[in-house]
Amino acid sequence: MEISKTYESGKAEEKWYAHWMEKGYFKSVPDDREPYTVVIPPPNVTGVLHMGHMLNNTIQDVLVRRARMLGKNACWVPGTDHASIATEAKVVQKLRQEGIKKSDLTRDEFLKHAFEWKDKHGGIILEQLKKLGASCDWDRTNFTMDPEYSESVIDVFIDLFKKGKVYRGVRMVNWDPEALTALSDEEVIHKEVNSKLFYVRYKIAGSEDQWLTIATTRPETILGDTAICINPNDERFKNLHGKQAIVPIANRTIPIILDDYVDMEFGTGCLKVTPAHDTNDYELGKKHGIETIDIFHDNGTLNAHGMHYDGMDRFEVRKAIEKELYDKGYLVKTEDHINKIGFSERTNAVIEPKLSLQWFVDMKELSQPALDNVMNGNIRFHPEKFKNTYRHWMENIKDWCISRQLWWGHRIPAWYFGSGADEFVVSKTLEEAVKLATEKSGRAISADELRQDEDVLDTWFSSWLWPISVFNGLTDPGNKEITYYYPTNDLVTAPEIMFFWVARMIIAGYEYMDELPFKNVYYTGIVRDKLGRKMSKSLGNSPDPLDLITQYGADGVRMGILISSPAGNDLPFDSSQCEQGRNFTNKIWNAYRLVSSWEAKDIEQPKSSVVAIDWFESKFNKALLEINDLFDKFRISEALMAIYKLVWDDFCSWYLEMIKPGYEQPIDHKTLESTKNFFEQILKLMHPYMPFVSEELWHLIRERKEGEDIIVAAWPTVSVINEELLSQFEIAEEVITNIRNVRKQNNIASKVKMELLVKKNGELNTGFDAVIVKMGNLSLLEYRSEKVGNANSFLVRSNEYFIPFGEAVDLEAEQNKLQEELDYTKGFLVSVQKKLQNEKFMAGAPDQVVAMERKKEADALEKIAILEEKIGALKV
RNA sequence: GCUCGUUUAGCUCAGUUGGUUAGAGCAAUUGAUUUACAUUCAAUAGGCCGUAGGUUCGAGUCCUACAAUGAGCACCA
Repeated sequence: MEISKTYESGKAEEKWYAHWMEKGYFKSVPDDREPYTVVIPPPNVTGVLHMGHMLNNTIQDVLVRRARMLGKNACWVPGTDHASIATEAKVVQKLRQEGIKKSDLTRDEFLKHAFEWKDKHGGIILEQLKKLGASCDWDRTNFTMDPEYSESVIDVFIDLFKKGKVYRGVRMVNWDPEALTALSDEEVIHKEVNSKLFYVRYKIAGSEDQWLTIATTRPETILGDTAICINPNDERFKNLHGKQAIVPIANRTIPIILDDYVDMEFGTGCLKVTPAHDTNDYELGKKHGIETIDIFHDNGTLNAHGMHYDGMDRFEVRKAIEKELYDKGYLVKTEDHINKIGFSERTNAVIEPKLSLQWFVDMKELSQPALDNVMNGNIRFHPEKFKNTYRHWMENIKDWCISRQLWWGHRIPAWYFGSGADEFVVSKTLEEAVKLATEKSGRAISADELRQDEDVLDTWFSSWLWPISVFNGLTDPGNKEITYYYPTNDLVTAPEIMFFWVARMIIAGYEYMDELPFKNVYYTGIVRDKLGRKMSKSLGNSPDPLDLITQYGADGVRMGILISSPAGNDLPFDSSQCEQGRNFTNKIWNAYRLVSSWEAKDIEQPKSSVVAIDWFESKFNKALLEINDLFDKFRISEALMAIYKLVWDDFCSWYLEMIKPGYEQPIDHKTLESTKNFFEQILKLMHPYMPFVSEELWHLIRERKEGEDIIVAAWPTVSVINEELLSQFEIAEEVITNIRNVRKQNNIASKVKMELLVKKNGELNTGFDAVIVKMGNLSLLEYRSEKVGNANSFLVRSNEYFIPFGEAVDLEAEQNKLQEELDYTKGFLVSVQKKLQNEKFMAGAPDQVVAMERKKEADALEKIAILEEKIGALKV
């Protein structure tokens, strides 16, 4: 059968993914094996696959596939989260295009549209993961708004309410005027922007022409001013103590208050106080009992307090009021100013601090075990440096605003029976609410009188239960699955969501399972383009992952992503890395073509093959030991590099060349059999990274019975490592490299056979001679007791090698080469001798180190003697 | 502003408790090729280990300061 010259990824990928699915290899059910559990960081239902997902999920798949081969019961749970704000925005936008306004729909009608949208688009990303080869147990696919999952979210809300950890209160929240909802602090991104500082003068009440000047970045909030604040120690303004000022335009008289919060250095030293629209002003207002005037509608336009600006957008008003202030002589000057402004993570709208009644989680006590167990190493972070960031956040944790003024999500199970702040109950069902409300109010309350809270919960308030609720650990506590799979093993995620998600999962884990949710957290970096910019849809600098897969094959892309992706560091991505990956799949494919072309006959096994097999066995085992260790340390990309070198350099470039029979010559049975065994072993090591090509070749290299697939083959175990043999090979390798150099320097074609004569000065094992003859294409390898004249020569570990000159030879070049080596060795000797002559070194260094230096000295001296002799000989 | 990282070859990174004159992959350069693979092979070159001090017999590694850079947190209108 003619085998294609290159590996054809597309066909193999389709075939083997279907095969794995059909055989149910991704499926996991509890049994008596050790479980290995990973829960996917659930992507948004609105999302499409991007490079960040590719990186993240490739790593998870590598871990899961290796665990499966290690004989563990591997379970990778996939799923999506409902992404309240993003999804609701998408659905609203889609409806708008169809001419439907959200405000014209009832809640139920809207949710019907939203679920339709979710069913149609919500699974796209999971389908795309299949193309990558992700070995998730798809039967376990979860969604944060699945009925049972939702139940657990509501239960947790009620439970925390009962424990007094969830409360309702008026607070200054981050208001997103576009999404019309409150946000948690974590959802606000502060960015530096160029703005203006407006200097505005306020008349002192009761004076004819006395003024004070404030500086503000937000002149539109002047209409909401209810005080002016100055520092009591500010000598400049002693005359203002006890006075009042008149707000421009509004003509309202407001008090001048004293507080050392005011920085005398900044601006003018006079601060206007707008308690409704600034967090610090709010605190000041509370402290001094100042009136609060809210001048904004929820959508960021001004309300009736905005007077003639009623209905106009806040940024329009800023421009208009600047003009009005100027025209009326209030505006003293404006200055350019850089400050930081909060933006909504989801809608990018400028956040408006706003007073409102919201639900909060009291985090202080809840978070304590989550902090302790990361710091003491019960939960391990990779890389460890993220522990610092984590600790910093956890030690300064604030209460979590969990209500969102949206419809898409888990509706808050609070029921109101009056307008008083305390006239509500929290319960799972309406019936229960009726009962509780009746008890609480002391009067009979009917179902009709109860209004359920309109708001839904923050999406993270559901995803923090992910490792528990995907196994129904809360709705069906102690069930077989949660007992078996929880705690999960490894979580792979981005550092960006350490607080949003990781910290909160740990909190929920300890609160509800009394145990950690996962043992290891592996933080991936950000995927960046060549210019170092984060890859993003808005920049358009991200390649389409599916195009990459078509172009380079899933295996090639997987390798391209992982080859330069150390944990926690950013991944500077370039598609040339995928090219390297594709080349690697092709390399192993062609190695197979070579092996498959050999015909085995009953012939004697060459000596070179015997030694090659012994050597590779040790080499393989040594590499395996290292690779296992790298995996244990989560050094995923270094493990890949070690596998890459083992396969390409050691197996293909050295081993196969050593045992390769002559052109169209047969091979002996023993060598072929060993080679096929080695081939199987390296395919196994490759499998977690390159599942498709390894499965394809696994089936080509030998006939397989039903169920003998590499995906479930046993990961190799470490056996013999003959260090002595490995170091002998290193000598042989050096000899062969030297022979190649002689050829190159003298322009001797590699097919021309040469002679090699050796003068043995020290210990030399001849075990690899047959290999040297073969790899060096020698006609002769002989030992001599005397130097050989008229020859190219080189030195390996104090033994001298001679290749007799065939014809013309560059004597000068030969001499230069020797001189260079001599200079280096002399320099080396000096540095060693310096140490040995240093009394302090001799006194301070351990014996072992001194002995090593002595040996170095002796070796260098011997080498120098030989080199000098050789140079002398050449000159004659 | 505070906290924590990072800084080693053109690029991306290793470099263990301080102990050979610092390594890898990619890129570069030179050469090879009717024999598994030009998606190949062989070889070569490339480093004041961010800067300045200090500790030590000995520092890429430990300490101090500074610089550059990144992340997190907090923000002054």
